[in-house]
Amino acid sequence: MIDAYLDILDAFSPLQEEARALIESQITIKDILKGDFILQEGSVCNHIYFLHSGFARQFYYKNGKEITEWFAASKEFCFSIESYFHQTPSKLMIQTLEDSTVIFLHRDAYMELSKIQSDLSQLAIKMFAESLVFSQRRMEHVLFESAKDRYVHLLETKPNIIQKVPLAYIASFLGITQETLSRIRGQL
Amino acid sequence: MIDAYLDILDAFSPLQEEARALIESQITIKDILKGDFILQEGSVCNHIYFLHSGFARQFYYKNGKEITEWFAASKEFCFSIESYFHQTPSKLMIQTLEDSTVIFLHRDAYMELSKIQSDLSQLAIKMFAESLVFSQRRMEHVLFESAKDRYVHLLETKPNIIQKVPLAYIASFLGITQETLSRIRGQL
DNA sequence: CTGTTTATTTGATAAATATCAAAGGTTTTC
DNA sequence: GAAAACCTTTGATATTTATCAAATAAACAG
Repeated sequence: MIDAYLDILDAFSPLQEEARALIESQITIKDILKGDFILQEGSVCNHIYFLHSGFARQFYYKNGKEITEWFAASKEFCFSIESYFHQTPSKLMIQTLEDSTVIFLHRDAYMELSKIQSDLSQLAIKMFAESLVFSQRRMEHVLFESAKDRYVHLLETKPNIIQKVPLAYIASFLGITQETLSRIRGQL
Repeated sequence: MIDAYLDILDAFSPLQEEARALIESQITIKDILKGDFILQEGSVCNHIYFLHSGFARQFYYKNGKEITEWFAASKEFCFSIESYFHQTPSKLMIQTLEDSTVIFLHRDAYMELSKIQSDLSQLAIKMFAESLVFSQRRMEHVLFESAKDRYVHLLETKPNIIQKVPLAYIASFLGITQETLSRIRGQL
Protein backbone atom coordinates (compact mmCIF):
# COMPACT_ATOMS: atom_id res chain seq x y z
CA MET A 1 0.00 0.00 0.00
CA ILE A 2 2.76 2.39 0.97
CA ASP A 3 4.77 1.42 -2.08
CA ALA A 4 1.85 2.19 -4.35
CA TYR A 5 1.61 5.59 -2.72
CA LEU A 6 5.31 6.30 -3.08
CA ASP A 7 5.23 5.19 -6.70
CA ILE A 8 2.49 7.68 -7.45
CA LEU A 9 4.49 10.45 -5.82
CA ASP A 10 7.59 9.31 -7.66
CA ALA A 11 5.83 9.40 -11.01
CA PHE A 12 4.82 12.95 -10.28
CA SER A 13 8.23 14.18 -9.13
CA PRO A 14 11.17 11.75 -8.92
CA LEU A 15 12.10 10.46 -5.46
CA GLN A 16 15.34 8.69 -4.59
CA GLU A 17 15.43 5.94 -1.99
CA GLU A 18 16.30 8.40 0.79
CA ALA A 19 13.28 10.57 0.08
CA ARG A 20 11.00 7.54 -0.04
CA ALA A 21 12.24 6.39 3.33
CA LEU A 22 11.71 9.84 4.83
CA ILE A 23 8.16 10.04 3.59
CA GLU A 24 7.46 6.52 4.80
CA SER A 25 8.63 7.52 8.28
CA GLN A 26 6.11 10.35 8.39
CA ILE A 27 2.88 8.79 7.27
CA THR A 28 0.03 7.13 9.06
CA ILE A 29 -2.76 5.12 7.52
CA LYS A 30 -6.38 5.06 8.61
CA ASP A 31 -9.52 3.32 7.54
CA ILE A 32 -12.42 5.77 7.53
CA LEU A 33 -16.02 4.66 7.30
CA LYS A 34 -18.51 6.11 4.86
CA GLY A 35 -19.82 9.44 6.12
CA ASP A 36 -17.02 10.02 8.62
CA PHE A 37 -14.79 13.06 8.43
CA ILE A 38 -11.16 13.14 7.33
CA LEU A 39 -11.02 16.81 8.27
CA GLN A 40 -13.49 18.51 10.63
CA GLU A 41 -14.57 22.13 10.47
CA GLY A 42 -12.59 24.21 12.95
CA SER A 43 -9.57 21.94 13.25
CA VAL A 44 -6.27 22.85 11.64
CA CYS A 45 -5.35 20.88 8.56
CA ASN A 46 -2.01 19.36 9.50
CA HIS A 47 -1.80 16.73 6.82
CA ILE A 48 -2.04 16.13 3.15
CA TYR A 49 -4.53 13.31 2.69
CA PHE A 50 -4.07 10.69 0.01
CA LEU A 51 -7.02 8.43 -0.74
CA HIS A 52 -5.56 5.00 -1.18
CA SER A 53 -9.10 3.80 -1.81
CA GLY A 54 -12.56 5.29 -1.48
CA PHE A 55 -14.07 8.63 -2.33
CA ALA A 56 -14.43 11.92 -0.46
CA ARG A 57 -16.07 15.29 -0.75
CA GLN A 58 -14.62 18.65 0.31
CA PHE A 59 -17.23 21.23 1.32
CA TYR A 60 -17.86 24.25 3.52
CA TYR A 61 -20.78 26.33 4.70
CA LYS A 62 -21.57 29.64 3.09
CA ASN A 63 -24.62 31.52 4.41
CA GLY A 64 -25.86 28.30 5.96
CA LYS A 65 -25.63 26.38 2.70
CA GLU A 66 -23.28 23.52 1.95
CA ILE A 67 -20.91 24.37 -0.86
CA THR A 68 -19.01 21.50 -2.43
CA GLU A 69 -15.53 22.59 -3.34
CA TRP A 70 -14.19 19.46 -4.93
CA PHE A 71 -13.93 15.69 -4.69
CA ALA A 72 -11.07 13.29 -4.13
CA ALA A 73 -11.27 9.94 -5.86
CA SER A 74 -9.15 6.89 -5.24
CA LYS A 75 -5.42 7.67 -5.72
CA GLU A 76 -5.97 11.41 -5.41
CA PHE A 77 -5.00 13.99 -2.81
CA CYS A 78 -6.87 16.53 -0.81
CA PHE A 79 -6.34 19.05 1.97
CA SER A 80 -7.54 22.48 3.00
CA ILE A 81 -5.22 24.83 1.16
CA GLU A 82 -5.84 27.79 3.40
CA SER A 83 -5.80 25.96 6.74
CA TYR A 84 -2.71 23.99 5.76
CA PHE A 85 -0.66 26.98 4.65
CA HIS A 86 -1.86 29.52 7.17
CA GLN A 87 -2.33 27.10 10.08
CA THR A 88 -5.77 28.48 10.81
CA PRO A 89 -8.94 26.57 11.75
CA SER A 90 -10.42 25.00 8.67
CA LYS A 91 -13.69 26.19 7.19
CA LEU A 92 -13.45 23.26 4.83
CA MET A 93 -14.60 19.80 5.80
CA ILE A 94 -13.57 16.60 4.10
CA GLN A 95 -16.02 13.75 4.39
CA THR A 96 -15.86 10.29 2.87
CA LEU A 97 -18.73 9.23 0.64
CA GLU A 98 -17.57 5.60 0.75
CA ASP A 99 -15.51 3.50 3.15
CA SER A 100 -11.98 4.71 2.48
CA THR A 101 -8.36 4.07 3.31
CA VAL A 102 -6.44 7.30 3.75
CA ILE A 103 -2.72 7.98 4.02
CA PHE A 104 -1.88 11.00 6.19
CA LEU A 105 1.34 12.88 5.47
CA HIS A 106 2.19 15.18 8.34
CA ARG A 107 2.79 18.81 7.46
CA ASP A 108 5.44 19.94 9.91
CA ALA A 109 7.52 16.84 9.48
CA TYR A 110 7.25 17.10 5.73
CA MET A 111 8.13 20.79 5.71
CA GLU A 112 11.19 20.15 7.86
CA LEU A 113 12.32 17.23 5.76
CA SER A 114 11.81 19.23 2.59
CA LYS A 115 14.45 21.67 3.82
CA ILE A 116 17.10 19.00 3.97
CA GLN A 117 16.06 16.73 1.13
CA SER A 118 15.61 18.41 -2.20
CA ASP A 119 13.50 15.63 -3.76
CA LEU A 120 10.89 16.45 -1.17
CA SER A 121 10.95 20.19 -1.78
CA GLN A 122 10.72 19.61 -5.52
CA LEU A 123 7.72 17.37 -4.93
CA ALA A 124 6.01 20.10 -2.92
CA ILE A 125 6.75 22.70 -5.59
CA LYS A 126 5.38 20.45 -8.29
CA MET A 127 2.23 19.66 -6.31
CA PHE A 128 1.40 23.24 -5.50
CA ALA A 129 2.25 24.38 -9.01
CA GLU A 130 -0.13 21.85 -10.51
CA SER A 131 -2.88 22.87 -8.12
CA LEU A 132 -2.33 26.44 -9.19
CA VAL A 133 -2.64 25.63 -12.87
CA PHE A 134 -5.82 23.68 -12.15
CA SER A 135 -7.27 26.52 -10.10
CA GLN A 136 -6.43 29.02 -12.81
CA ARG A 137 -8.17 26.98 -15.49
CA ARG A 138 -11.24 26.56 -13.36
CA MET A 139 -11.36 30.31 -12.81
CA GLU A 140 -11.48 30.90 -16.54
CA HIS A 141 -14.38 28.48 -16.89
CA VAL A 142 -16.31 29.96 -14.04
CA LEU A 143 -15.88 33.50 -15.35
CA PHE A 144 -16.64 32.96 -19.00
CA GLU A 145 -18.56 29.75 -19.64
CA SER A 146 -22.28 29.26 -19.19
CA ALA A 147 -23.57 26.88 -16.54
CA LYS A 148 -24.34 24.38 -19.26
CA ASP A 149 -20.83 24.50 -20.72
CA ARG A 150 -19.32 24.07 -17.27
CA TYR A 151 -21.48 21.03 -16.64
CA VAL A 152 -20.59 19.51 -19.99
CA HIS A 153 -16.93 20.12 -19.29
CA LEU A 154 -17.18 18.33 -15.96
CA LEU A 155 -19.08 15.49 -17.60
CA GLU A 156 -16.32 15.09 -20.15
CA THR A 157 -13.35 15.37 -17.80
CA LYS A 158 -14.73 13.67 -14.67
CA PRO A 159 -17.63 11.42 -15.63
CA ASN A 160 -17.09 9.23 -12.55
CA ILE A 161 -17.94 12.09 -10.22
CA ILE A 162 -21.26 12.71 -11.87
CA GLN A 163 -22.22 9.07 -11.57
CA LYS A 164 -21.31 8.91 -7.91
CA VAL A 165 -22.63 12.00 -6.21
CA PRO A 166 -26.01 13.71 -5.76
CA LEU A 167 -26.87 16.50 -8.14
CA ALA A 168 -26.99 19.09 -5.37
CA TYR A 169 -23.27 18.58 -4.67
CA ILE A 170 -22.39 19.07 -8.30
CA ALA A 171 -24.62 22.12 -8.59
CA SER A 172 -22.92 23.86 -5.68
CA PHE A 173 -19.51 22.97 -7.10
CA LEU A 174 -20.53 24.57 -10.40
CA GLY A 175 -21.90 27.58 -8.56
CA ILE A 176 -25.50 27.11 -9.68
CA THR A 177 -28.75 25.90 -8.06
CA GLN A 178 -29.84 22.33 -8.30
CA GLU A 179 -32.96 23.33 -10.20
CA THR A 180 -30.85 24.94 -12.90
CA LEU A 181 -28.63 21.88 -13.10
CA SER A 182 -31.63 19.61 -13.39
CA ARG A 183 -32.93 21.69 -16.30
CA ILE A 184 -29.52 21.64 -17.97
CA ARG A 185 -29.49 17.86 -17.73
CA GLY A 186 -32.91 17.70 -19.29
CA GLN A 187 -31.67 19.59 -22.35
CA LEU A 188 -28.75 17.27 -23.10
CA MET B 1 17.63 48.27 -6.40
CA ILE B 2 18.68 44.62 -6.17
CA ASP B 3 18.91 44.90 -2.40
CA ALA B 4 15.37 46.22 -2.17
CA TYR B 5 14.26 43.24 -4.23
CA LEU B 6 16.14 40.75 -2.07
CA ASP B 7 14.75 42.35 1.06
CA ILE B 8 11.21 41.88 -0.19
CA LEU B 9 11.90 38.24 -0.94
CA ASP B 10 13.57 37.85 2.44
CA ALA B 11 10.60 39.30 4.28
CA PHE B 12 8.43 36.78 2.53
CA SER B 13 10.62 33.74 3.18
CA PRO B 14 13.98 34.14 4.98
CA LEU B 15 17.09 34.12 2.81
CA GLN B 16 20.63 33.69 4.11
CA GLU B 17 23.53 35.45 2.46
CA GLU B 18 24.27 32.47 0.22
CA ALA B 19 20.74 32.41 -1.15
CA ARG B 20 20.80 36.15 -1.77
CA ALA B 21 24.02 35.85 -3.72
CA LEU B 22 22.64 33.01 -5.82
CA ILE B 23 19.53 34.97 -6.71
CA GLU B 24 21.59 38.04 -7.51
CA SER B 25 23.67 35.98 -9.92
CA GLN B 26 20.57 34.95 -11.84
CA ILE B 27 18.67 38.16 -12.37
CA THR B 28 18.65 40.73 -15.11
CA ILE B 29 17.08 44.17 -14.98
CA LYS B 30 15.30 45.93 -17.82
CA ASP B 31 13.59 49.25 -18.30
CA ILE B 32 10.40 48.76 -20.25
CA LEU B 33 8.50 51.64 -21.80
CA LYS B 34 4.81 52.19 -21.33
CA GLY B 35 2.82 49.93 -23.62
CA ASP B 36 5.67 47.52 -24.31
CA PHE B 37 5.40 43.84 -23.47
CA ILE B 38 7.15 42.03 -20.64
CA LEU B 39 5.78 38.75 -21.97
CA GLN B 40 4.48 38.25 -25.51
CA GLU B 41 1.75 35.87 -26.56
CA GLY B 42 3.25 32.64 -27.91
CA SER B 43 6.60 32.87 -26.17
CA VAL B 44 7.46 30.63 -23.24
CA CYS B 45 7.48 32.33 -19.86
CA ASN B 46 10.99 31.62 -18.61
CA HIS B 47 11.13 34.18 -15.83
CA ILE B 48 9.35 35.44 -12.81
CA TYR B 49 8.98 39.18 -13.28
CA PHE B 50 9.25 41.57 -10.38
CA LEU B 51 8.12 45.16 -10.95
CA HIS B 52 10.69 47.28 -9.23
CA SER B 53 8.67 50.25 -10.38
CA GLY B 54 5.78 50.83 -12.75
CA PHE B 55 2.55 49.02 -13.42
CA ALA B 56 1.54 46.16 -15.71
CA ARG B 57 -1.49 44.30 -16.91
CA GLN B 58 -1.79 40.57 -17.58
CA PHE B 59 -4.33 39.65 -20.23
CA TYR B 60 -5.22 37.10 -22.88
CA TYR B 61 -7.62 36.72 -25.77
CA LYS B 62 -10.77 34.67 -25.43
CA ASN B 63 -13.08 34.52 -28.46
CA GLY B 64 -11.36 37.59 -29.86
CA LYS B 65 -11.90 39.64 -26.72
CA GLU B 66 -9.22 40.87 -24.36
CA ILE B 67 -9.61 39.38 -20.91
CA THR B 68 -7.64 41.03 -18.13
CA GLU B 69 -6.42 38.42 -15.69
CA TRP B 70 -4.72 40.59 -13.11
CA PHE B 71 -2.40 43.53 -12.58
CA ALA B 72 1.07 43.90 -11.11
CA ALA B 73 1.81 47.07 -9.22
CA SER B 74 5.18 48.36 -8.09
CA LYS B 75 6.95 45.80 -5.84
CA GLU B 76 4.75 42.97 -7.02
CA PHE B 77 5.39 39.85 -9.09
CA CYS B 78 3.86 38.40 -12.18
CA PHE B 79 4.32 35.54 -14.61
CA SER B 80 2.23 33.16 -16.68
CA ILE B 81 1.54 30.31 -14.30
CA GLU B 82 0.72 27.80 -16.98
CA SER B 83 3.48 28.69 -19.42
CA TYR B 84 6.05 28.84 -16.63
CA PHE B 85 5.22 25.47 -15.13
CA HIS B 86 4.38 23.56 -18.28
CA GLN B 87 6.91 25.32 -20.53
CA THR B 88 4.30 25.86 -23.20
CA PRO B 89 3.74 28.95 -25.36
CA SER B 90 1.98 31.59 -23.34
CA LYS B 91 -1.59 32.60 -24.04
CA LEU B 92 -1.11 35.32 -21.47
CA MET B 93 0.51 38.64 -22.32
CA ILE B 94 2.01 41.02 -19.82
CA GLN B 95 2.08 44.65 -20.90
CA THR B 96 3.24 47.68 -18.98
CA LEU B 97 0.74 50.49 -18.47
CA GLU B 98 3.52 52.86 -17.33
CA ASP B 99 7.26 53.08 -17.88
CA SER B 100 8.56 50.31 -15.63
CA THR B 101 11.74 48.75 -14.30
CA VAL B 102 11.49 44.98 -14.18
CA ILE B 103 13.72 42.39 -12.54
CA PHE B 104 13.80 39.07 -14.39
CA LEU B 105 14.52 35.91 -12.39
CA HIS B 106 15.38 33.06 -14.69
CA ARG B 107 13.35 29.90 -14.23
CA ASP B 108 15.79 27.11 -15.07
CA ALA B 109 18.59 28.65 -13.07
CA TYR B 110 16.29 29.23 -10.15
CA MET B 111 14.89 25.71 -10.28
CA GLU B 112 18.39 24.25 -10.33
CA LEU B 113 19.58 26.41 -7.48
CA SER B 114 16.50 25.59 -5.46
CA LYS B 115 17.57 21.95 -5.51
CA ILE B 116 20.83 22.72 -3.78
CA GLN B 117 19.85 25.64 -1.56
CA SER B 118 16.86 25.08 0.66
CA ASP B 119 16.13 28.77 1.30
CA LEU B 120 15.35 29.03 -2.38
CA SER B 121 13.08 26.01 -2.47
CA GLN B 122 11.24 27.27 0.61
CA LEU B 123 10.77 30.63 -1.09
CA ALA B 124 9.27 28.93 -4.13
CA ILE B 125 6.95 26.83 -1.96
CA LYS B 126 5.80 29.90 -0.06
CA MET B 127 5.19 31.90 -3.24
CA PHE B 128 3.17 29.22 -4.94
CA ALA B 129 1.26 28.43 -1.77
CA GLU B 130 0.23 32.07 -1.36
CA SER B 131 -0.82 32.28 -4.99
CA LEU B 132 -2.95 29.21 -4.41
CA VAL B 133 -4.68 30.69 -1.39
CA PHE B 134 -5.33 33.88 -3.35
CA SER B 135 -6.71 31.96 -6.30
CA GLN B 136 -8.95 29.91 -4.04
CA ARG B 137 -10.44 32.99 -2.41
CA ARG B 138 -11.07 34.61 -5.72
CA MET B 139 -12.86 31.49 -6.90
CA GLU B 140 -15.25 31.72 -3.99
CA HIS B 141 -16.02 35.32 -4.83
CA VAL B 142 -16.57 34.64 -8.47
CA LEU B 143 -18.88 31.71 -7.77
CA PHE B 144 -21.04 33.22 -5.05
CA GLU B 145 -20.90 37.01 -5.00
CA SER B 146 -22.82 39.33 -7.30
CA ALA B 147 -20.99 41.52 -9.78
CA LYS B 148 -21.62 44.47 -7.50
CA ASP B 149 -20.14 42.77 -4.45
CA ARG B 150 -17.09 41.71 -6.42
CA TYR B 151 -16.55 45.26 -7.59
CA VAL B 152 -16.94 46.65 -4.09
CA HIS B 153 -14.48 44.07 -2.81
CA LEU B 154 -11.92 45.09 -5.40
CA LEU B 155 -12.52 48.74 -4.60
CA GLU B 156 -11.83 48.06 -0.93
CA THR B 157 -8.81 45.83 -1.34
CA LYS B 158 -7.14 47.40 -4.38
CA PRO B 159 -8.33 51.00 -4.77
CA ASN B 160 -5.17 51.98 -6.66
CA ILE B 161 -6.01 49.63 -9.52
CA ILE B 162 -9.39 51.17 -10.04
CA GLN B 163 -7.92 54.63 -10.22
CA LYS B 164 -5.29 53.65 -12.73
CA VAL B 165 -6.92 51.49 -15.34
CA PRO B 166 -9.80 51.80 -17.80
CA LEU B 167 -13.12 50.38 -16.76
CA ALA B 168 -13.13 47.81 -19.54
CA TYR B 169 -10.05 46.13 -18.04
CA ILE B 170 -11.68 45.90 -14.65
CA ALA B 171 -14.93 44.61 -16.12
CA SER B 172 -13.20 41.75 -17.90
CA PHE B 173 -11.24 40.92 -14.75
CA LEU B 174 -14.53 40.71 -12.84
CA GLY B 175 -16.07 38.62 -15.61
CA ILE B 176 -18.76 41.14 -16.55
CA THR B 177 -19.37 43.56 -19.42
CA GLN B 178 -18.27 47.15 -19.21
CA GLU B 179 -21.88 48.34 -19.48
CA THR B 180 -22.80 46.37 -16.39
CA LEU B 181 -19.81 47.74 -14.51
CA SER B 182 -20.71 51.29 -15.52
CA ARG B 183 -24.22 50.80 -14.14
CA ILE B 184 -22.86 49.29 -10.92
CA ARG B 185 -20.67 52.35 -10.47
CA GLY B 186 -23.66 54.58 -10.98
CA GLN B 187 -25.48 52.91 -8.09
CA LEU B 188 -22.72 53.39 -5.51
C1' DC C 1 -43.20 -4.58 0.97
C1' DT C 2 -44.87 -0.10 2.69
C1' DG C 3 -44.40 4.14 4.71
C1' DT C 4 -40.82 7.68 5.20
C1' DT C 5 -37.19 10.25 3.98
C1' DT C 6 -34.27 12.08 0.44
C1' DA C 7 -33.32 13.43 -4.28
C1' DT C 8 -34.87 15.17 -8.63
C1' DT C 9 -37.87 17.41 -11.76
C1' DT C 10 -41.22 20.82 -13.25
C1' DG C 11 -43.68 25.32 -13.31
C1' DA C 12 -44.33 30.25 -12.70
C1' DT C 13 -42.11 34.34 -11.80
C1' DA C 14 -38.35 37.57 -10.54
C1' DA C 15 -33.67 39.22 -10.60
C1' DA C 16 -29.16 39.77 -12.58
C1' DT C 17 -26.54 40.37 -16.40
C1' DA C 18 -25.70 40.44 -21.53
C1' DT C 19 -26.36 42.42 -25.96
C1' DC C 20 -26.92 45.90 -29.35
C1' DA C 21 -27.16 50.64 -30.41
C1' DA C 22 -26.15 55.22 -29.67
C1' DA C 23 -24.92 59.38 -27.21
C1' DG C 24 -21.74 61.99 -24.39
C1' DG C 25 -17.13 62.65 -22.37
C1' DT C 26 -11.98 62.69 -22.29
C1' DT C 27 -7.49 62.46 -24.13
C1' DT C 28 -4.33 62.49 -27.61
C1' DT C 29 -2.30 64.13 -31.66
C1' DC C 30 -0.85 67.07 -35.08
C1' DG D 1 -7.47 74.03 -30.64
C1' DA D 2 -9.96 70.96 -33.79
C1' DA D 3 -10.27 66.31 -35.41
C1' DA D 4 -9.66 61.74 -34.22
C1' DA D 5 -9.41 58.11 -31.21
C1' DC D 6 -10.69 56.27 -27.12
C1' DC D 7 -13.50 55.74 -22.90
C1' DT D 8 -17.84 55.84 -20.33
C1' DT D 9 -22.65 56.17 -19.80
C1' DT D 10 -27.48 55.43 -21.00
C1' DG D 11 -31.53 53.06 -23.03
C1' DA D 12 -34.27 49.20 -24.75
C1' DT D 13 -34.57 44.48 -24.94
C1' DA D 14 -33.13 39.52 -24.61
C1' DT D 15 -31.06 35.79 -22.13
C1' DT D 16 -29.52 33.35 -18.26
C1' DT D 17 -30.07 31.93 -13.82
C1' DA D 18 -32.33 32.28 -9.12
C1' DT D 19 -36.21 31.79 -6.21
C1' DC D 20 -40.26 29.78 -4.33
C1' DA D 21 -43.59 26.19 -4.48
C1' DA D 22 -45.06 21.80 -5.50
C1' DA D 23 -45.10 17.34 -7.76
C1' DT D 24 -42.66 12.98 -8.84
C1' DA D 25 -39.24 9.58 -8.35
C1' DA D 26 -35.82 6.94 -5.92
C1' DA D 27 -33.61 5.07 -1.87
C1' DC D 28 -33.92 3.44 2.77
C1' DA D 29 -35.57 1.51 7.23
C1' DG D 30 -38.34 -1.34 9.75
